[in-house]
Amino acid sequence: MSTASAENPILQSLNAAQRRAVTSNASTVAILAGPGSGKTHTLTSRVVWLVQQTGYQPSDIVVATFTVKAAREMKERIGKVLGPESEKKIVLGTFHSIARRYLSAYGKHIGLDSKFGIADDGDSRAIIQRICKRHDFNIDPGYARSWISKKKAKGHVTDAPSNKKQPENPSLNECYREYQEHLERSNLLDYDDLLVRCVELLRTYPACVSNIQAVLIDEYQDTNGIQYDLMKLFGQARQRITIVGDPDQSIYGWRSAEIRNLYRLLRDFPQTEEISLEENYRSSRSILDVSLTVIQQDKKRYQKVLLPVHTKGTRPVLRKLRSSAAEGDWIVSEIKRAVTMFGEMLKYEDVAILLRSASLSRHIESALGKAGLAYRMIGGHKFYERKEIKVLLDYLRVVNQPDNNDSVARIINVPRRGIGDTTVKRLIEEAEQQKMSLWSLLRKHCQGSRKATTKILPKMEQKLNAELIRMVLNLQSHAQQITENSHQTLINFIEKLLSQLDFKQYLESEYPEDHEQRWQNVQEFLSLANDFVRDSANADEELLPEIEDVDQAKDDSTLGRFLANIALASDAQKNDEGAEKKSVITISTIHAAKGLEWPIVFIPAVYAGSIPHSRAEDLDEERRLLYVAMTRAQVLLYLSCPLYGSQGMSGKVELSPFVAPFESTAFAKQGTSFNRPILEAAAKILGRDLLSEKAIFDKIPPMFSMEDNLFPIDPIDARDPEGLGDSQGYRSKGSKRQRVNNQGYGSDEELAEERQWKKEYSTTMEQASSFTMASLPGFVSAGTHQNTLSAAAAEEEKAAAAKKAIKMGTTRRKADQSSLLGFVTTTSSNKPAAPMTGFKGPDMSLARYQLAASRSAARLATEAKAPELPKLPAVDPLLAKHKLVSGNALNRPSVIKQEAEDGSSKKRYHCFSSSPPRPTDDDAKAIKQEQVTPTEPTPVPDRPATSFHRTTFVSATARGGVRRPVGLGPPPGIDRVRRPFKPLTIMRPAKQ
DNA sequence: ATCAAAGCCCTTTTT
DNA sequence: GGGCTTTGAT
Repeated sequence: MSTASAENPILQSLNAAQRRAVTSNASTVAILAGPGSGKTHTLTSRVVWLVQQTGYQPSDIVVATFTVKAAREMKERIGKVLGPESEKKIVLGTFHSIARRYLSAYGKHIGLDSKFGIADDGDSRAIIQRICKRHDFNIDPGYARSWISKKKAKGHVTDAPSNKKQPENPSLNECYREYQEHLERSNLLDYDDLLVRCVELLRTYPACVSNIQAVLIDEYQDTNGIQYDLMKLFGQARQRITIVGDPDQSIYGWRSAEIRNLYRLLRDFPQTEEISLEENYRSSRSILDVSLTVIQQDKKRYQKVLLPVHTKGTRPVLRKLRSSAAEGDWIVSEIKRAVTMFGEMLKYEDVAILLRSASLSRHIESALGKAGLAYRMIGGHKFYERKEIKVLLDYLRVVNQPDNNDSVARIINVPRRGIGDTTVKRLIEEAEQQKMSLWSLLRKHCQGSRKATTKILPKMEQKLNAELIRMVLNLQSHAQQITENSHQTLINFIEKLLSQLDFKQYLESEYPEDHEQRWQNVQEFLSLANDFVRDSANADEELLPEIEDVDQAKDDSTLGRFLANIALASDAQKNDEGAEKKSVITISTIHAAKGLEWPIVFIPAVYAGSIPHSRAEDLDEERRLLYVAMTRAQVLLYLSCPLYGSQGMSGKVELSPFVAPFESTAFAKQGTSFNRPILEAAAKILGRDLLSEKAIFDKIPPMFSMEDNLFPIDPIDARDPEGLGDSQGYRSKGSKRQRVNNQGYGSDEELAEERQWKKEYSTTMEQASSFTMASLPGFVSAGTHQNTLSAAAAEEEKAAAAKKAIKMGTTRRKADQSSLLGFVTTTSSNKPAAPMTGFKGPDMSLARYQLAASRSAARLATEAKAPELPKLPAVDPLLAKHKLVSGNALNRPSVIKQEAEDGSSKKRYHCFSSSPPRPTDDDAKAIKQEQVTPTEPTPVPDRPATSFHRTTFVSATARGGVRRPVGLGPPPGIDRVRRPFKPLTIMRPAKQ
């Protein structure tokens, strides 16, 4: 076996530690792995290994992940190696979706109606709110909700001597009870219930998991108590469990994730083999170093080794801007600068902007909108939460489950039927008082069999209700005919709903402003439904394996599964196969970015109150959050911070305490100069090809500012020390630029676009790109030069000491030492971790570069006469003309790279990368289209659903870039109470 | 008394 | 966008 395994192609893409993890024969394996160490790759490979080498049936393996995205990705990766048949059979998904599958198949064993629906957040909140109001409980409904959730998520914790403390408001318990009762009456499970009930199922009826050979858990540090129980129960037959996690990336404590679960695992399974993955293949060394200095401020964390395999790269930047608006503009300018200066090596899709909270996106979105750059938003407001979509969903839910009071309540008056809020509220109260559903109350009332005590104005209402009721009944009978074998019916069904509601017209009258956009969203919804039908038809992923003597229910309706799928998918995900990939910038919350990577990462709003968030309870978790965000970056990392709130917000913004101590030592004050060595280093890290200097240079537009010099480095200036002056102060007004001929940009069309782009450029960056020395290509202002030089000198000085300090900051131990105890260092090295060493100053190639640049500038200057151009939406000519040099879109580090050259098969294991998809061939058209008309409709049937947020995008541009002048300035007070730390010292329990 | 629209506040993170 | 209150219309 060992010889066979040595040749196994799976293993070739693994380093020693990863290989040990993949091939371990131990029944319980705990893999501890820092960011970028190939966690998911390792877990995926282990699944493959278990199937191919150990001979487990795919259907006997359970893989649980934390997010939908991670599940999807892992599925894809496994499918690539094992083939679609096995991919389908493996029970793989988020904890919640797996639990849902088991409950719908076996729920009857615990007395659960298998047609249960899922109560989403809004439902839960509405129910609890009503309960609180009804009883005049003196509780904040939000608090009650999270209290209940926490209670459920805890699971069967046996370690704590759980003293029956009841210091809480007793009404909480009452609220809990009633809430639960209500859910039950409506046959709903909330998110936590899915897990709770599944635990109950697996406990009372272990037979349904008697086939399970192996259980694998991703992102283990984010599991909570109930998920731990679930994990054990899934594995109860053979107790073969593999977990992968990183305590430093635990960012879901607020959702009751317990780092302690790691400890629990070791206690419950003393034979666990521990393996740590220590090489980081993702990021440049300086990014890693800075990230470590941040995370090492937490003296109580598990210390662990993280070895960079890449070169130093460029120093991360911490940039201060005057306002958040300036911050957005600066980000745009840096994105353009990087994309341009890297030639064609980096594209917009290589850029991510990561935010602590989704609401911070406003300024970013408007800056991008102003610049005409397309983006997509992950996290934050969701597609399914848009009003027009939510209404449709509620209709579907009512058809599927008429007893869902909340859904009924939301649709009663939605095409206006003259029934106001107060009436609806009364009706729902009456129904709940009578312990009957709102729906049956309405039906009875309309049939006249039982008069509602709430008065409903006789004529209008009764008639309209009959209309509503008849429609729903009609749809219900239609819904029953929806089956798997006829693809179209779900679509037809929704279309029928749309026409019966006269939905298009409804939107037109209700939203005269943006009904087109909303109708567009409806079309997208249809296309999502289409995707769902297609996917579930050819991959019956829902089906659990048949187990002898165990029967499962299969009466799951298509509609029901569709709705469940939506409830469990945090957002509409694009599901395009082979469709043109779009080169767009990604904006994401940090939480949603976990597990992903991008060559360029921006982290705006790094101020106290944003991160750490002013309402955060656990400061360490906030720090870990920043760490997670920083470690997403591969080559360029930018943090930034606005110094003033945009609306006379009192006071200055404080830089986040997580970075303030190293502000000057660890970070560069402004974006790097992209000289040749820097570009080459980046190319090496990414494993991509770099254009020649000349090729890059030839494409740099005239007047392009090659340095990060369009915004003051220190935005506090003497004239306006408070920064309260004009919000546009960073721009010089009305400086007219001279224009330059467009040389060689092909067709007229492209020419036009090029102009637009140029024009746009001048709006964003007018200040310094007017004719000043500083901005002329080829000239470096004295100040800049001075900065570079002195920085370089300082670096040099520090370098030696830094090196040493880094060495000491990490625990010394052999790379393949496996004990978890290795993570517990005895002490915290008291000195703030090592200062970073950045790139060493200017060198010959920079000089050459600059010489070339200045020559060209001179040439251009003589040609410069063209008049100012009209203002139009922008497109980047580089992108429009884009051609990828080679097909090398794979960007795994060189370590893994060699063996894939066998060329025989397209299955290259090293493409197990979590970076966003990247077009592999020239796709200029698609890109262009995306840039120019991001909102352009495409015919429904073919168009893959995307999560591109059209509405947001459009509103950002349509109103001249600013949606609302809301400042993202600092929230008022930052009064955080330090919560007691979790006992982080991990000690292996003494073996009995 | 009820409904509807308009103006005001606030907005952590996600299954 | 949602929740809240105020104001005007029915």
